[in-house]
Amino acid sequence: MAQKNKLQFIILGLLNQHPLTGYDLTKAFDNEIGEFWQAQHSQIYPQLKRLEDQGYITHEVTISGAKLEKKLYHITATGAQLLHTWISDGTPDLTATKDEFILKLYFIRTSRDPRLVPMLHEQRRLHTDKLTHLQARLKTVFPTKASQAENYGHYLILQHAIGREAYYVNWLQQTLIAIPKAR
Amino acid sequence: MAQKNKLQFIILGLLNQHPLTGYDLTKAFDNEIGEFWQAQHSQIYPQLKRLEDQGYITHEVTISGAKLEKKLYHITATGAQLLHTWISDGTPDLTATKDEFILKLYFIRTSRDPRLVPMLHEQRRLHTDKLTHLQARLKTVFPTKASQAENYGHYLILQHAIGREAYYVNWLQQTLIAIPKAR
DNA sequence: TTAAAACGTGTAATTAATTACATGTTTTAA
DNA sequence: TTAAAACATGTAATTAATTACACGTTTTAA
Repeated sequence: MAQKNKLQFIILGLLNQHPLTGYDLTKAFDNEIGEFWQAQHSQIYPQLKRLEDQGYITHEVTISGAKLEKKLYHITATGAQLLHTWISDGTPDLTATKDEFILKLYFIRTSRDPRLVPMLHEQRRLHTDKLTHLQARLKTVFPTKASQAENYGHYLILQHAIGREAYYVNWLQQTLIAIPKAR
Repeated sequence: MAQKNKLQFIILGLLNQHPLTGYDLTKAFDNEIGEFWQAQHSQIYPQLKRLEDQGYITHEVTISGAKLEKKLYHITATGAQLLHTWISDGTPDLTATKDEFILKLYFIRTSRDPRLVPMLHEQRRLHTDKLTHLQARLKTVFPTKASQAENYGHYLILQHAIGREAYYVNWLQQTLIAIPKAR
């Protein structure tokens, strides 16, 4: 496989909660799932067709207003089965994080390179902003213990993302401190 | 752009240090650069051709043994310029880490899901192994202060990766502790 | 001496993902 | 009442990336 087509499982996972239209799925990527995965509608509609061809989902057409057709997709029993299998199966491939900043850093040879400190400052700003954003999300999305228990996996990954960003900011900070002053 | 074609910059960055053949570049991805970026030779050879067409690199043919031709690529002045520009330019897009385990976790709704604890254990094992591997690399690749200063960027990213994995393992550990026992 | 491993360079097929193109309906707020 | 925003669904073109196909040379170790 060229990749692993995770989009199909995301779609199954979302449809496993509620029936949704292609448009609804697209919006899900603008909202919470978009925090850690991206997909465009031009990828979603063909994937829905493939999943339906394979029998993992079905759709019913509903009319909105006078004539606007909506296709409401439902997961099938075999679809739910496939989803369960995917989650249950091992996940042995640790994602190689293709971080462009890290890549650039690789080509910085000395601590006196004048590009280094500005780069670190920019990343510190960006990751601090991201951290602030994630902390705000945690407060709005999971304000109570009950809400955390209700959607435990999502709660865990938000927590994880916050910890990751906090580490990143801290590392940038420590690295900036460690760099010897220009001579 | 569909992506950002970072491979071209990696090639330029490596050629900026020494002239290399396509085969050498391929091997670089099996070695140290492969720790955080992947590319196959089937991607590298066409990219070399494109970079040469654009005037960023040139090659000279050398004969190895009786008749085996090697193309040794060199970076040009405009290529070095392009590399410098890429590094100097801002890196505002924080990589969305597409971590399959995190994605699966999103679809785990409750802390009583029987799949949760095994998943966390597997990830703890994998990330512990990765951490151990990275720590060993740090010791072999950068045994002395001098070696760290010589390739400062690379040293920083190895350090960063170790901290990241240490955080990941710690988070998995804390999460396993926090999960209520089955009833 | 000979076979395997490593060296060395390519192309083809397939899949994934992004951007752009394309079209029409319904709702909402000025 | 009307224009903009949101709803709704697709296809086409392009680029990136992986796997597979393809071929030949040189070195090394049994």
